[in-house]
Amino acid sequence: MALSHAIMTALLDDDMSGYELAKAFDVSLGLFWHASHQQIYQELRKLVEKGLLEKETVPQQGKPDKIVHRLTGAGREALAEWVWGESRVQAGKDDLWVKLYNLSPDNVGHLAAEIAGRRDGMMRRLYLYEKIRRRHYAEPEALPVRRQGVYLALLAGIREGEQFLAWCDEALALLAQVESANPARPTAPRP
Amino acid sequence: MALSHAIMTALLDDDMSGYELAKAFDVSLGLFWHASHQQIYQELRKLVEKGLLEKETVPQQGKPDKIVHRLTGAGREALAEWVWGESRVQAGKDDLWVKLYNLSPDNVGHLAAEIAGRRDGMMRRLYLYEKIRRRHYAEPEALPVRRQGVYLALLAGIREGEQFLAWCDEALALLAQVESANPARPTAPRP
DNA sequence: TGCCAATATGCAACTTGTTGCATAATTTAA
DNA sequence: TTAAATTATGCAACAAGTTGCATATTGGCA
Repeated sequence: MALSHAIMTALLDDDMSGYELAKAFDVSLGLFWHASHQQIYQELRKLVEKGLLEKETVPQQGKPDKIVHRLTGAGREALAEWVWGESRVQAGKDDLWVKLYNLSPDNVGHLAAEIAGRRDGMMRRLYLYEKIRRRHYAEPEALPVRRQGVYLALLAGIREGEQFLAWCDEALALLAQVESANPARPTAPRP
Repeated sequence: MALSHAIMTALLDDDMSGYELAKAFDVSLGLFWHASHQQIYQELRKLVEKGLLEKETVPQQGKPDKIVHRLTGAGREALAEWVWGESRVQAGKDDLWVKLYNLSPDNVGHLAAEIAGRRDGMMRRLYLYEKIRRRHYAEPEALPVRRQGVYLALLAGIREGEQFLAWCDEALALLAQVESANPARPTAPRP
């Protein structure tokens, strides 16, 4: 399982609490590997049990205490070792592709709307990516080695997003044609 | 859950046994939604229980009997209805991105090799996609509506694959630079 | 003062997906 | 003729991931 390794990776630079990890995941590694806070808390517990992390309760003012987790030497070693293993790709699962297999004059409008929505969401994500890129990765070749790896992941996200936008436009064009050529039968329009 | 809907979608045109579904998944919908044969058998049982599929044992010569599954009217309705619901995207989970966050002079060679391997695999997949495209989707606008949807999914796969190849090349170029600029410390080379 | 939001952690039940094994018939190759 | 591969289905145990809830502290707003 790699969630544990994603968490350890996130802890390479900064010690964090579960709550902070969950937040960080939303804007960094989490763009490539999503996890809910429940999953993160469970995983943190297991990692502490295995001695790969150690935890420390840190009192805060104006907020409840937090439990900060730090990579141990064993954790760092295990992570470095893991990199050498075989990667597993878990293809993304997206209803949209399955739905497209069900395209019909009835639902072409709905599917076009869904794709338009996706396009919108991807625009926002790309905007975030570009902001990060400009701020932190303007000159990738001048970065320390590890940061160059992060840059490559970011670049993959950007490229994939741009490609997706282009596909959305193509798809919407074709669906518009389909729609005008095949008027939906007048069934009750769905909510 | 959408595996059930992926299965029903695969059964739109042809009645199939679990074994045949597992095979079909490897070369069609399964490129967008992978499932092991165990999952498929379990899901088929549930769908039959719900009355969305019906099964029939078909004796064969030279082979064991097979249990063919067919969409019922209720199944078709449920599927058409599902298309109108909200889509869930489950982002792909790929160790590679997490590993890139761990790039170091030690492992840059290993990661470059992994990326080269991925590039290779994607080439093969694109070759398959293109074969399908030429054979069945040469003139997309002349196809029946539902097939145009399938075409759009295929197109997304092709575009994504081409983008990935380009990224691999960029990444390999940058990693080669990193490697020559930062010779790995002479630790024992891994298997 | 009472309510909501943010911070912070966690349990319990459930669904989904994986791994490893078991079974059984028939064809093909050594 | 024995062994291996293919076709075909399935169980059981486990790991991973989701959903819904529970709890507690503090700050800000009305």
